[in-house]
Amino acid sequence: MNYWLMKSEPSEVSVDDVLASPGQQVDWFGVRNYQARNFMLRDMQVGDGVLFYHSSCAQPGIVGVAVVSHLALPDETQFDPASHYYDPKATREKPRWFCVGVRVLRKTECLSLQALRQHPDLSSMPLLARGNRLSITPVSAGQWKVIQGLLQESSN
DNA sequence: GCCAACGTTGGC
DNA sequence: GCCAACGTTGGC
Repeated sequence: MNYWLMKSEPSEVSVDDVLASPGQQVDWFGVRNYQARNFMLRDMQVGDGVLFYHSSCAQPGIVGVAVVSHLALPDETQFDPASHYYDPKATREKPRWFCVGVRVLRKTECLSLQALRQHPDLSSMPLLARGNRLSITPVSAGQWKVIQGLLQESSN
């Protein structure tokens, strides 16, 4: 069982959007970075824990707890010429991009990037590394535990 | 809107 | 395979 942090721009897909979706589930379309793709394709398993993170917004931070709900499948947007995520080099026979399913279990108070940076036990999170841009990063069991504690505190 | 950091592309 | 140019991410 592994843990992950997944970034989404709330203007595109917010945690509320996912909660309003059938099954509170979303296919994690639009990833166009090989490292993030490979996490989905090779490493993510159904049931893995996911921290749902809002990026490129007024208050970036963790806003929900989720799980991986299905293994990686071809990302349909790569085949759609009308999509922002269209990839002319991808074919149905040889898809390039994949997406796992993510089911939101609960929305939380926003645990801000600033708060995460202030916590000494989280300083080694890839999310917090200088210059990090990866939209999917691994979270250690220890980090997961610390963050669950922080999310619990802020909900009281 | 700025810009640091990083990824990708393509000429050579 | 190098690397300059360019594009993107994402916090501020």
